[in-house]
Amino acid sequence: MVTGIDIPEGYDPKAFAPFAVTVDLAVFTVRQAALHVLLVRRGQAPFAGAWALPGGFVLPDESAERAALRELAEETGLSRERAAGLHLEQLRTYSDPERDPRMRVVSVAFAALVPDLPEPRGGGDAAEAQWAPVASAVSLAFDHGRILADARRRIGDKLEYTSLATGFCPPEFTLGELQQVYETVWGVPLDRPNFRRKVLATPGFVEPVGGAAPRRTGGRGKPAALYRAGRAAVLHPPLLRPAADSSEGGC
Amino acid sequence: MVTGIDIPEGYDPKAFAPFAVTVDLAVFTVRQAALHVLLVRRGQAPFAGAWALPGGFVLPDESAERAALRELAEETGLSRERAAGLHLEQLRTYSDPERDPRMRVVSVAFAALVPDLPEPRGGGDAAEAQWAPVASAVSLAFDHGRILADARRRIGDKLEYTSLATGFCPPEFTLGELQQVYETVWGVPLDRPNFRRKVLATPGFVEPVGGAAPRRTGGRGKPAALYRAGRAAVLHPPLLRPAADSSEGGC
DNA sequence: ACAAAAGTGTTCGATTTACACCCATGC
DNA sequence: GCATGGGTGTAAATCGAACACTTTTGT
Repeated sequence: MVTGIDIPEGYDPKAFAPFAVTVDLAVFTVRQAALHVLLVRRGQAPFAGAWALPGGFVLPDESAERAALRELAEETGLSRERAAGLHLEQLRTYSDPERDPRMRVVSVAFAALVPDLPEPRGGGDAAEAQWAPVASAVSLAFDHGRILADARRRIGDKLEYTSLATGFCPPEFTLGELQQVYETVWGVPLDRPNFRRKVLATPGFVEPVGGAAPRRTGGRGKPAALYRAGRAAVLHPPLLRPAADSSEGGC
Repeated sequence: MVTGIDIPEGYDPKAFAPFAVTVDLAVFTVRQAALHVLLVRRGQAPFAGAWALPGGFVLPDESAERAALRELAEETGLSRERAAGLHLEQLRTYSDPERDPRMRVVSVAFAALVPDLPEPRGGGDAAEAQWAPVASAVSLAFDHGRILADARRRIGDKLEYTSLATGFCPPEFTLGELQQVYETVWGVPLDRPNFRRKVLATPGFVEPVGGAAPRRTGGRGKPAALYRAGRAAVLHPPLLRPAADSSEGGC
């Protein structure tokens, strides 16, 4: 990185045109059997009036991770402590010189997972914010459409080999709820008996809640047992999604 | 990202302390049955004399990807065209405010894979450069030790479900060479017959070289058939590494 | 009683693993 | 001939998909 040794001659670091560094967040939740993402309405040009991913500048004395956490708390209205418990991971960095028409802006994108929260409102700035089904989130400001697509794919992939899915669930959840997360994100129905067995056979994925009333009744049907997220971050064995097959040969 | 709408009041983008943006490269190759990484010796403070990952500044009119490709070509001595054919992927961005003692530097890290090249020398700057076994690459400058560790893990993981391994091989290779790549990166021996079947059963992973002399004799032993990389980037089914087991329960 | 959701059991076929064995070449 | 690496075969164990069936609740 950095540093003298490989600076092309004639360049001085201090002389560089300044880069602005920002974070952009793709905050996902599952509600009403659909994957939703948090969007904010832009108030100024460029893209005034358009929807965009929440985000903001990285301050001079904070890391991108810290900036992302700060923004996450602001936009969701959660306390810093509660936000720190959410899943938040760096996606990748977008650095096309043309991505912002005003100046050179490099953006570190993050993906975050939250359980079904009351409403996006709460803290942060006065901007309009809302949960939107990802399917309906098209033509966002800047390159946010691409960021969202990348984030969505990454989340889907990581459901297979990590315990990410529990990040969409409340602290205690039923296996039915967990299965809904998978079905919603992947867009495919899963066999319930097999799903149950696989989850329970994966060490550290979920652990049963012991105690007084370890069951939840969601209206009709037999009350379900409650589970908590386990300590495992990666799943062995993985929970592979059904082959989208048709001999993709792909590239 | 960016932009007016969510700039904390009182801040003006132009007034921000400038960020320098750099790229750092973890360039891997397999030689002598060991995973090697390309290192350069630093000539100036800080960390003068220490080994570091190659890298450099992102220029005002290029993306991080372009900068990484430029650096890759410079450091390996390959032409821009040949370098463009190599596997080069963004890893993640490191942005700890303290990571460079001189000024605020945000670095976008990349991982690159090259076949066993003659020598690191060739083009680029006059800095000392060499291939070092990753096991012996400890205490690098800045946070490069961490970047290297992250890159190494990512490469190992991606061997399972992508055709990445062919990036370590020359244009035409034998299945024995491909297997060596897996064994070297994972550090485990694989069963040859089963490896062969799995690779051949994965559509688009490799394709046989037809033609006059489609075999290579590496000295002793039966000459092996030659293969080229196929078109598939992701492997269906994946080539899972043997369970490191001992009931990791892990986290 | 019936619908709805949770939970258990069982079967069948595909996949994986662990080997034994044959082939072609250099020394 | 023999060591070395390439390539094929196969039986046992394991895993996963599909689906029938029982249990417990609300209406």
